[in-house]
Amino acid sequence: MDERDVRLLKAIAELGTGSPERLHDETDIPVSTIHYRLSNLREEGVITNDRYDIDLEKLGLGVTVIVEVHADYEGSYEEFADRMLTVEGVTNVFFTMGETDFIVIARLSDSDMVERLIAEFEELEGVDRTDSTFVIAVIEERDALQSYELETLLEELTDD
Amino acid sequence: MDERDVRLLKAIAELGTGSPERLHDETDIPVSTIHYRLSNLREEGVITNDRYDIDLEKLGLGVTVIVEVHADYEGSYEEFADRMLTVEGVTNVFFTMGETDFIVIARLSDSDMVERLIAEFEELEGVDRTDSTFVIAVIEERDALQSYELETLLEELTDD
DNA sequence: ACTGAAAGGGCCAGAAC
DNA sequence: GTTCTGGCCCTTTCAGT
Repeated sequence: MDERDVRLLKAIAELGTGSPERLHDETDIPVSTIHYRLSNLREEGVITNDRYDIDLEKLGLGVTVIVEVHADYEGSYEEFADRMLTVEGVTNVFFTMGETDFIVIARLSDSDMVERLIAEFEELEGVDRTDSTFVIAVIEERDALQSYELETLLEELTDD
Repeated sequence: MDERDVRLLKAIAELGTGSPERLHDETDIPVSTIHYRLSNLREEGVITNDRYDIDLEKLGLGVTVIVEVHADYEGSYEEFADRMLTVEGVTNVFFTMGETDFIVIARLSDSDMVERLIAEFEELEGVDRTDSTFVIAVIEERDALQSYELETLLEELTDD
């Protein structure tokens, strides 16, 4: 995993495409080299399928933390949530009913980054209290559509 | 959204590819029709990019629930987690430190399905207690790579 | 390991049903 | 709305660096 690999994977995430040509426009890496690199990343198992899903463990972002955020903020919850999104590593932000106000999921590289993340959260304006849960093992992460039987999907989603 | 659309989207999720030819093998829908359908789904905003990411709201799975599962099970946590994965709608299962044993995220179509989901969980062998949190708004769901600046990624992931 | 150039194949418009 | 077909362009390959 060197600079070019990282630039490529980042470009794929940002552009939402794996098209060698478009990636070339973004990164200035020659098209055939892009193909060569992606092919290697596939063999290493970093890229897992044609949709360019990433194995975060192999990439080096295998640490997952779930943070409950209790907040008391001015303005809308969207504005406040946007501020939380500036914290690097945060992938999901849910605005929830019940005791907690937000539930946040973050992907990090190591324990040092966990500390950094919590510190950044505590410093955010409007954050009252955070309650962090360390994830020992990510059992599964799959698409919503994968989690259903075809029959159930047909019942629930089709409007005849 | 009719049966063919659902079959297509399901096939994309299962195969991990958007290749019209492979989708034809799986669904028996003619290649050109697949192209026609996918093109429409893109315009409707159901498919959001070249990587076939799905807008769950537009698809009809816009309800998100987070379930904390307290468990007392025989055997390994993997075995127990696999049983939870049989519940339709469950997309993420995290095995966690601290008070709760598992944190589960599920995507559902409506409130009726939330009831059904909770009921199914309570009936699972080894489940002690569940604590469900209803998500009012999903603020953001993004790739881990998107959540980082390129510079940070280069620092954290490259092994020179 | 990287690249440029050539070739093969899937993708996409258009017309027809 | 669906299907078929041909031309085109992107992807992929591979030999050479």
